[in-house]
Amino acid sequence: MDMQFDLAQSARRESPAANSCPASARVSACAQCQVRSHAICADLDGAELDALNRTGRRVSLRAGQTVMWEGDDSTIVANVIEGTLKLSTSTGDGREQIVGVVYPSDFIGRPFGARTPHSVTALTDARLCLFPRGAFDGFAREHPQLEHRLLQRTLDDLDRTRAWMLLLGRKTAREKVASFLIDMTRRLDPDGEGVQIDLPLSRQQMADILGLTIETVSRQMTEMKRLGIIELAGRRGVCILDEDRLEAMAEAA
Amino acid sequence: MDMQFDLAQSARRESPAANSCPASARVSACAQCQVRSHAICADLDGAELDALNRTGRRVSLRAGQTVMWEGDDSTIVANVIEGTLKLSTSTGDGREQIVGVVYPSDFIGRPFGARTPHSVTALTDARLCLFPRGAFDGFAREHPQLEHRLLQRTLDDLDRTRAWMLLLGRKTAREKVASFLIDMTRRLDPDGEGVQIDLPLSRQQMADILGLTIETVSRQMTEMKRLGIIELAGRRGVCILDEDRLEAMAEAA
DNA sequence: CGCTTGATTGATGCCATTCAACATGGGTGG
DNA sequence: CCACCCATGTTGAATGGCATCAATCAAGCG
Repeated sequence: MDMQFDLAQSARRESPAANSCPASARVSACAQCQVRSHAICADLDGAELDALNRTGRRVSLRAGQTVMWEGDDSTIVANVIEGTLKLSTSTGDGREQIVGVVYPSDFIGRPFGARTPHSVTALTDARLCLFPRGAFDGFAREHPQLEHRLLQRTLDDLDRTRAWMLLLGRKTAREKVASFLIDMTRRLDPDGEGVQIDLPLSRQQMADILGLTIETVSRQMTEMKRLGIIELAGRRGVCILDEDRLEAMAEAA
Repeated sequence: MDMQFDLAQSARRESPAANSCPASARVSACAQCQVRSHAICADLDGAELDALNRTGRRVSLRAGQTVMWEGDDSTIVANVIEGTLKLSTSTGDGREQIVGVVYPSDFIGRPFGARTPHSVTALTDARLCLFPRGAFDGFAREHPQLEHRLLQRTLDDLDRTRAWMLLLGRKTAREKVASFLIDMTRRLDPDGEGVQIDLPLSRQQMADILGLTIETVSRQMTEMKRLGIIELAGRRGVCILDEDRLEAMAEAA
């Protein structure tokens, strides 16, 4: 088990006095925000940002910390400013499935619903822009631009999630690992072949994403290395040597 | 392969003259609508319904007909009025995965996006309330109530889809079939134990939902019958005899 | 009736899991 | 800086669950 803390107790609030800052200072928090242009708040103007900001706060997380738990009351939502987090569910007897991985500018939490449908845990150190759900829901209902952004994001998430179901239900271990590597390198290094990338995930986490065991993931990776398709460097480093063969491997054994 | 037709050619438009009806007649199409109170148009007033209705039309489908194809341009969206349809994707070599099943009052199609992410095929005869995507997108952007409904529906879909990923990635064949039967009976007959229900799906379709083969589904079902947990009647009939044991079977082997 | 389609049952093999031993490497304290 | 340690990852052998291939059965239908 990961070391996991209750957010309210252990998450370090970055600006404890944020709520009492002058409006200009609060707005500037958004003005500096690295992800705002891609996040759901992109279309809001200064006054709106100010109003939304008044209800939220920035929060830092350490790798391994869980922000919300599957089944809990849905009390908070957030934008990811920095870092990578996993969304996961598990069976009664402890088998876990990662149902999503989120990156900076992504939105987490369950607006307009009473229950948190899955746990959210930081894979790396991370920073969030956090809002109480009730306040966010109210604000969103009054700002169609924001709801529209949220809708588009949710529709994209749904498409990606459904595409992943094909992998989980119908692909072999080899196809799964190949698909994962392609997906990952595209996200982390959109234009590099032959360049080494650092996976933000352990073998266990890869296994939980792909619906496999650690050992199977490991075996598939070393087999691909043996075939000269990838190169492995340390625990997290991977280098795609032959993207074409990897792609072929992802779709038809 | 199913018998599949191009919608534009073969779908029977129910009211060919709908677009030229007086407004009152068009509104009454909605006034009579059996699913409106549960569909995304529930919150619209008479004039709004009229405006939306002007862009749409009612369409009937036969079981097996495909309404849209994975990868096609996204040109239409629709409400399901009657019947059951499947959403599916497949690999290059023909393995299929059903990524969703929709019922009356559900919404299908990909608004605000250029591509259809999965095929939509009628499992039973069905009726749709169909809109061109462009017109629908425009109307939705001008009616936040509608977008809000659509957002809630999409959020629910995403939750359900992610829950299904746990089944696909981590459950055994027996757990999968048990989970499916519970899910299905809850939907079709919310309060009946010991009552026979008619599955709207063939074994092949069950297999495509669960990420299994026909034979495995069949074996699991007969094994459950042998254990006295269910009773089988003909091809589609199932009767839950011991809901508690079935539930236990769904979560921990 | 024979034909067709869908479902069940059986026999066999393979792939992924399981259990276990071993390697590696990142971190810590002496 | 090295020795040690623990977590993480790799490798091996054996088992078993699900797929595959194939035959049989059961319905519906001309």
